[in-house]
Amino acid sequence: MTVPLKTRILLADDHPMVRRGLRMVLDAEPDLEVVAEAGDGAEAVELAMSTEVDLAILDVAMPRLTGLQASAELKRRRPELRTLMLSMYDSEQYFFEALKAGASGYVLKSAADQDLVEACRAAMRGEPFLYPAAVAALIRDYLDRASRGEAVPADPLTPRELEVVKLVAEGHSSDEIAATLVISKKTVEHHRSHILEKLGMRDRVELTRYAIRRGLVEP
Amino acid sequence: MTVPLKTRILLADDHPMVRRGLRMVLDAEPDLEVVAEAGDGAEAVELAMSTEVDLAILDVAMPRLTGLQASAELKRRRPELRTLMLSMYDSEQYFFEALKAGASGYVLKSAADQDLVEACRAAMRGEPFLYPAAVAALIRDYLDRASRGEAVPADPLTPRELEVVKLVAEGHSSDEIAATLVISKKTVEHHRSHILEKLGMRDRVELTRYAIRRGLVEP
DNA sequence: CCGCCCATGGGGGAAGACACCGATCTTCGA
DNA sequence: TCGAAGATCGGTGTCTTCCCCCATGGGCGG
Repeated sequence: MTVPLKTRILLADDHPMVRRGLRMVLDAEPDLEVVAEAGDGAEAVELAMSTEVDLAILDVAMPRLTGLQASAELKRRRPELRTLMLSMYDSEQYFFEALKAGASGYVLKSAADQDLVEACRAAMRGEPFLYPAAVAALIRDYLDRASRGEAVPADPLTPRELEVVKLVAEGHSSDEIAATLVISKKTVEHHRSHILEKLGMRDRVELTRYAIRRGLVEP
Repeated sequence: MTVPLKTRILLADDHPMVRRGLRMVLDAEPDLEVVAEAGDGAEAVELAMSTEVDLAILDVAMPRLTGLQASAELKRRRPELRTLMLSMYDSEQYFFEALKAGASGYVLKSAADQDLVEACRAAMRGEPFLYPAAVAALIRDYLDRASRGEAVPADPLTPRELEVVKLVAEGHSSDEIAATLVISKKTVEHHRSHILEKLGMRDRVELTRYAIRRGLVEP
């Protein structure tokens, strides 16, 4: 008898208990098989490069490298590898970032577990994107814009700005951040202002929640 | 043949995917059986009152009622029901709050899945507490203090202060909070100051992360 | 080459956050 | 009944945040 070819999956999430649960869900399917597990983004990249895997399922928020960063890195180094982003949050921004990072799907942890299984199959069939119902409208917008040749919404923040966001969300004052980055307090404040304007936020509290959602800092 | 009596478990977590994973882990054990699932704290309380369950596993951070609130409520209404707290964070404060809420165990999502199974069994055997290794020292402190008749560290914040924390972490200014709670701005600022002092924090950013860890607000 | 974005730096000022001081009133348990 | 704790409100003052304005230099694409 022939053994059906299973999709070999790399599962990356920083919570072993969650990982184990997802693994059981996936392994229960005849066509799916988890062959590797990673606890952070960097480990995920290493394992994906050294192991025979067809699909990487990455949690958005992970230590060292976030899922988005890991996905972008993997797309660069192994373009044929499919990736699925797994997220706690139904956020337009991450969704587009996931698209940009080359992910083949974006699945919410608040979705039914069967949705993840379907997302895996869709990704392996080469279907461009399986998405939660809540962001269906975003997809249409995206496709519209893409068909008109408009730019894909990129990460609105520059690398330097991301550093500032991280430090702000860790509770540091402008003075401390200036000292850390070895720039003037004025520059820090300029960055912070610019960031708030870009994101449509008004203060460090909203920015903190944004940083946590993005996995830039731990709560 | 006799059917061994299984521990009937209520599983409460706001992420269906996580819930499903935990369910598979638990149902794989011969002596454990998940008989009900809840997506928030209030639903968990309702189900625990209307269903024959022996043990409730509650995620700390859930909508409507947090796991800690739900546990306290259940202890009041069904003292014989055992509860296990499930948390993303290895925090001394929650740990003690879980104790105070009458939980029989505190398990981290970053622990191995088998730890959860062991925690279930320990809870049903009536053992006082199964704990992650990281908080073992805290347990000793706690037992020491308890044996000397000292007060169990309670929730440091009053109900009113919790309201303020929630609103602060949602990004509202003192003026807005004052308007919401129909008190003066001065009182809001007094509460906030008092909260920061109690928790040993310096500003709204740290307070925001605290509120998220406690499940008072969504990131 | 010129405009645009990024990163850097600064002045000034309004508003908010935060600390420290004071107070009254209620509730609740010892 | 007395004290402790919570909730309420006020003044004063300092520091930070946040928003305007400004400028310079480097890189990059049209």
